[in-house]
Amino acid sequence: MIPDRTIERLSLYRWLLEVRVDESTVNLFSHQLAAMACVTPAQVRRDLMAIGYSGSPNRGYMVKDLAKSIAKVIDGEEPARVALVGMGNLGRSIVSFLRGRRSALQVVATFDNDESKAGRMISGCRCYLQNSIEEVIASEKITVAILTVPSESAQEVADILVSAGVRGILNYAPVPLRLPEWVYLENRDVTAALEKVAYFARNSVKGNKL
Amino acid sequence: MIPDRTIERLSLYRWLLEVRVDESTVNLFSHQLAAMACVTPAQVRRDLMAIGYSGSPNRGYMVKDLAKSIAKVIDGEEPARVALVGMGNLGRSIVSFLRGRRSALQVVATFDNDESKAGRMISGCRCYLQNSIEEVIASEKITVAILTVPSESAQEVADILVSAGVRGILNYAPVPLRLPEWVYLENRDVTAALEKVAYFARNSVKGNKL
DNA sequence: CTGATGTTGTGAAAAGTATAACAGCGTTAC
DNA sequence: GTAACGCTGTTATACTTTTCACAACATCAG
Repeated sequence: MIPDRTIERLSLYRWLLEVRVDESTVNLFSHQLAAMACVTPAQVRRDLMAIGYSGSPNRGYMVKDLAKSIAKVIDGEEPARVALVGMGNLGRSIVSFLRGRRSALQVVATFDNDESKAGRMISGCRCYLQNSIEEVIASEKITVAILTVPSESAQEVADILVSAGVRGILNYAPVPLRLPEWVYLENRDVTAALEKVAYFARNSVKGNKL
Repeated sequence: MIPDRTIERLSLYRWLLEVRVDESTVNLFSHQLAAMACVTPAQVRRDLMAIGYSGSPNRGYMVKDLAKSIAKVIDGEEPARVALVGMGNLGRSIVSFLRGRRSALQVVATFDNDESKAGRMISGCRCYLQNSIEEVIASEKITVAILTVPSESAQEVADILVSAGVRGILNYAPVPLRLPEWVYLENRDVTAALEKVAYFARNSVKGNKL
């Protein structure tokens, strides 16, 4: 079982390999990748060990090959089918951002309570009425959901999503959801994040020169 | 020095105390708070130990008092002055979400490259042209910034922010920023988060019944 | 008063995570 | 050929974070 943090870094490594590495570079060393990702070389080597990828001494890692190996682990066999509930400003910006960004992450349905949105294509994705969640999730075989609804309805919607078959939720509502332990939950509460940043901006040890 | 994770939980505890605890409840036990926050009671007690708060045996914690103690640590002496750069869909939704949510987090300026936005009030906050970042950050004594600009300009904007005095950045651009170590950075890359959720939704050990 | 109950605070153990250290091995220089 | 170099893979070490376990204590019943 690959730990949480390692997956995050692998995702970053892949991004770096795809976007930040020059097309002409065919191989690179752990210390180079480490520098780009702002981690130690040992960390990189250990992370790659976790996915069973091996480089060669004095050659390092084959860029394309490594990217492919990471993709195999992170993306799995087939694309993840994703739904987003709550097409407010935030929801729309996420959908349009995600659009065509990564083929392994397919946003195949969105939901909203607003009848004027339902039935239309918004940000390039079909928008359904929120009361059809259960049905659509099941028929579209959706396993991952993004929650951008108001806090009041977050728990309720989450329950429906889970009972319809969703196994992972990315929650933007500032509410701690209560879910079965076999559903993976990632919270993205803005207030909490900002409070944390503000706290450490104030209390960083090094730069206490203010 | 209070660790990262503890700050996150403290933030959550306060929220729970303010929003989820009945007005009539004057004291509560670690196991109650733990249940609401989905952590162990021991974790709660240790977290509170970190901020030097003490309850009493057989009474637990005084709700109001505890909330105040947490606030003292997280919010600090005076409100954090925050700026947001990049008033696209995402930026606007964050600003309006944050508006009046927490008095210790004051979004006092926003920035955008679009001349039609500059000078106006958007989502209840003054929007400046992006080329005046340095000046405004300094004059408004802003120490925390939220970055919702396109990836291409993220690093450049971050550099300006830091040189103008920003000490903490909440970065929504899907780019790993290179910053001085005394600047606290929190990344909120949607793609990375969703990849992680999709991975664990697929590979959760318990619910492997598919 | 005394004993039973149920809580906190905290030292100690455990689990989880990151770093260091080094053997082994291609590659290169000579 | 062979010695030197610099990298990887992996084991060992250090560090961080969480959980366990229990003494100390307040309350209440009798």
